[in-house]
Amino acid sequence: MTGNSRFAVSVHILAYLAYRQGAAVPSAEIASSVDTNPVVIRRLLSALVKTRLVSAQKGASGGFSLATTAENISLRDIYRAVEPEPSHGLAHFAPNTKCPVGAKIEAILQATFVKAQAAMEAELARVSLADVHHQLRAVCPGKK
Amino acid sequence: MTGNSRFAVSVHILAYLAYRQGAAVPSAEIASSVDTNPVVIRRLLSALVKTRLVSAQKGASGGFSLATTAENISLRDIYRAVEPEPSHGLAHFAPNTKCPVGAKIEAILQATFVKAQAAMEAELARVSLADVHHQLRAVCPGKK
DNA sequence: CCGAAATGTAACCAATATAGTTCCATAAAA
DNA sequence: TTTTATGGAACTATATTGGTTACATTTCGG
Repeated sequence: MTGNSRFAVSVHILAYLAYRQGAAVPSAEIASSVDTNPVVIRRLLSALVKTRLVSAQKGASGGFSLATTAENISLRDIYRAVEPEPSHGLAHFAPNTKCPVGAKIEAILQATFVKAQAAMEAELARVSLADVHHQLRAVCPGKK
Repeated sequence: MTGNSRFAVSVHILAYLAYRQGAAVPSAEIASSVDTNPVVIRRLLSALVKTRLVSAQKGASGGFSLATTAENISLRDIYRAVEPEPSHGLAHFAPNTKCPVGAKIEAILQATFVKAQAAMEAELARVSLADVHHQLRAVCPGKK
């Protein structure tokens, strides 16, 4: 169970909401598509609602729907909504500051990691949920 | 203890070897700089030796040293040597293939993740161990 | 040639994260 | 008022990571 699948599942969730065209979709239906437990879905949706990518409607005939158009949502938005702050492996990294190398390596690494992370996120920013949606439609065009 | 620090520690290890200028450095000395157990260091060095970034010498007065110049080692080389194959969170991701969305989302995500990963590694490729070494020397120039 | 010092691994433990699950309070539509 | 849904707490199982001990093997140095 290594590496988290939060981001992958979250993209799946939003792609599903786009596919359902604004209907109020209950978490159980999404969970069926993702093949997991509705609570897992709601946990992720909680973060997506907080960042205003999704709106939630409680009560009977309630559910979730996109809060904006698929064009306005990038994969980077989704990534940032559901991924914890990247530690770059520095969380567990506490070198001996009495050693000249240990004293300064952390700051040097930090700067490099931030740049590498930014490059990755820039690539995610280039892909919108609409792009994902279009690729889905290209594969199964007959669906509602 | 989340997120692994293998990469950060490995860069530290190689920076330390560069700092020690070709001497045979025992794992215990490196462990002192990183402030961890020598076995942890040897585990990482095992991968670095296998990828020919480092050479090992057994026996008394043995130790580890760079197998090539610091200019010839990029942070991406180190990253690839010690990080497992990136799963992009797809390891745990097995959607319902009977759903039109679930059936195709995985392939779409995979392509995007590969591009994002490549962008990150390209950034790492731009930094050499020599760059790290020079930054260290700039901070503490008087050291051996 | 013998002992000290080192690598190379296996085995195990503790801490942590993730995903899955059960349960229940709350809210809202029908 | 009943049904259906979100929201969230609490618990469990599993995997990974880093740390640790232990030990076999190798090799230098006296």
